Amino acid sequence: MATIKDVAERAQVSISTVSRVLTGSTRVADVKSKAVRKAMAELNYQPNAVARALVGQRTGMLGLMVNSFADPFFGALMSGVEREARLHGMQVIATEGHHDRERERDALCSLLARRCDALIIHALSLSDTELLELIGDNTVVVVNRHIPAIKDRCLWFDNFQAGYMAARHLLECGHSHIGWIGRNEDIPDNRDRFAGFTAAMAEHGLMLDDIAVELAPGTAAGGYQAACRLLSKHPKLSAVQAYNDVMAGGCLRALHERNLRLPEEFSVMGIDDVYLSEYLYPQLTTIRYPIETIGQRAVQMICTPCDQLRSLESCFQPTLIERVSVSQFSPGTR
Amino acid sequence: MATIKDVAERAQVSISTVSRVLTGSTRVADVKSKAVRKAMAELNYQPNAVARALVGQRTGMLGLMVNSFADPFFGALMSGVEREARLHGMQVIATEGHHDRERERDALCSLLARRCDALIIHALSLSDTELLELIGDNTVVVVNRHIPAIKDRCLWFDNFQAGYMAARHLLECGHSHIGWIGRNEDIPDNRDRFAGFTAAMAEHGLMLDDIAVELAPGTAAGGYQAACRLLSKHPKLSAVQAYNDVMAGGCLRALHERNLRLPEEFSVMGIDDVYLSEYLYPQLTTIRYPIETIGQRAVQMICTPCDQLRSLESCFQPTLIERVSVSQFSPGTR
DNA sequence: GTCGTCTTTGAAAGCGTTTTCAGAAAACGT
DNA sequence: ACGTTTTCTGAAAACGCTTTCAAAGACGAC
Repeated sequence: MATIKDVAERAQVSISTVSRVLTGSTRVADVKSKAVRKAMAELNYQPNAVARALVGQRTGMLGLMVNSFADPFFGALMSGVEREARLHGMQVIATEGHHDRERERDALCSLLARRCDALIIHALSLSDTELLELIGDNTVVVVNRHIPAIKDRCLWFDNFQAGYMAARHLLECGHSHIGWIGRNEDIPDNRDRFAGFTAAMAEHGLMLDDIAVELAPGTAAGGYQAACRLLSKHPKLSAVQAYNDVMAGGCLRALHERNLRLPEEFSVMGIDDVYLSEYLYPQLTTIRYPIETIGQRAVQMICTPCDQLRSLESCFQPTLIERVSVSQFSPGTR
Repeated sequence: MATIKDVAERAQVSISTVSRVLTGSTRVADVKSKAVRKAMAELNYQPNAVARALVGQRTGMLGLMVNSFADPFFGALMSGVEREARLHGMQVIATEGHHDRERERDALCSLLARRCDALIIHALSLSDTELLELIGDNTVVVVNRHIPAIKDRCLWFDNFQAGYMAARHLLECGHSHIGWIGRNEDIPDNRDRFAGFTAAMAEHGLMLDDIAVELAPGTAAGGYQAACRLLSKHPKLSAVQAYNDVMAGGCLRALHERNLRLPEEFSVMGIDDVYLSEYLYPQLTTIRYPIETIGQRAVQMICTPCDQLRSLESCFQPTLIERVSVSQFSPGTR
């Protein structure tokens, strides 16, 4: 691979001159400039980004940690980040945390050692304290999490409102026997969504004791199992609110197996509005989590001078996406 | 951020000595070694990977280009790559090609400029020649593509066999009026899968003219549109073979809209076996494309000494995944 | 006591850039 | 023609590390 020195020799100039035409920092005589460009083309020269990073104290790399690449939710996040990063000439370097403390720690350290200019972090297992300690005084944006100490470097989603809105929608459709399918892991998202859900229920006079709840792992299989338990224990249920679209997908399977006509006989709501939800049958009515936008915004926070940032919102609001899986309650249909 | 020099000063040794305890290359006296370690801990020192890369001519980075992060197919690929990469102490640096020649070219150049130790490439729009020219003599593995000139650096999937197997399965289930939903872009995958499909049909005496074919963009919406056209033009159809699971998903929607009972009245097959296919209703019978394994293998090809590699296969074979969306043909059900 | 062999160490070169500094050449004003 | 400014250029330092090289000690053998 040709170096700047090779180019300099071939063009009969000093390396300083080559560097100058490269960066365009200073005027160089036309004739020399041309010679340099010619030499670069002939040698197929590509400046070494590593060397540039070392001297410039800037790698142009954006570290990104997500839970799992294969999850559509994170796929959307990554897409949002990459698109915006490229706009700013930055390269994404990505890593998986896998909801595991050690993995998350390792992943973060690796990103840090590589001297990313900034980090975008979605961490599930590290505590606030650990996270803060690890990131030190690096530039970071924390996604889907609200850490008070670095509040203005966080972008999160109003999970409470999402849960509330979802329940409200079901209630407004006339459902009064509504089950909740949640995650058995005690993560804040789950807590908040459930809290929103119960708050809406309470407004309609439905107390916690009245609510059918089943918990399971946050996968389709988990949603399926929880739905099975829910249906056998609570025959009067006419609707289910799931923690997210993926669990709702599992829930739909359980309903299909029981040959229920959907949504006439049973309604299901998700949260997140991932890619998946359009493919489900019936297409899932859900609450939109604008994760791609959040990814974009995270990059903007990093690449935009501070003075323009204050105005941007850090807490993203849910919106209702009405598709097919929820219908008006009609007594006795089932 | 502390440098090796800071550590050296604090530990009262030369930077060479610090470097030596860092790399473990040479024995250093116990007392000094301890002092160095102490200083490193106190300063919370983390070696600068950029400097190391510059001097060592090795970045420890694995460049990965895929079409889109949000696509579950590539999510699986990326997961396979990352898992294996981490095992080998490499960091994935990822980029999207977006099925666009310029984007793919830019993305590749960016990866190359950053001096990745190796590249794993899934390129759709660049021609073989362009690709070869771009990669020069860098270490690469090309995924889902067979470039004769670098045959032993390619990992591909037997798309013909996949199409053949899919059709065979439908034929063996007794279907004789089978439609094909393909992509309207002329990409090799599409050609090969269709060729396999027609080959199987021919074995059963069904010639190209007998086959109902509709082409559309390779999305769920495309699959939906193609299915609608197919159904209205060919009332005798009892099964459809789609280019992939995503299009099959769209096709299922069209069938649901017509209130067909699936799979009793109509069978659908996909290809790929992405994440999605388990969520569809009915769960999709499909042909597995072991993309995650291919990702893993790609990394192994890069990180494993050449002598052990010859034995590994470059062409991956499809396997039939029987789920629910295909059933025995029963005349007159519909 | 002297020599040779190990072990441990620091100085210095080098990786491929950018940038500062100062000098040379050209352009300008008078 | 002469000083002054401006434009352009190359040498050299710096970025943070690894590695080579040679020197300094320690140790045992004779």
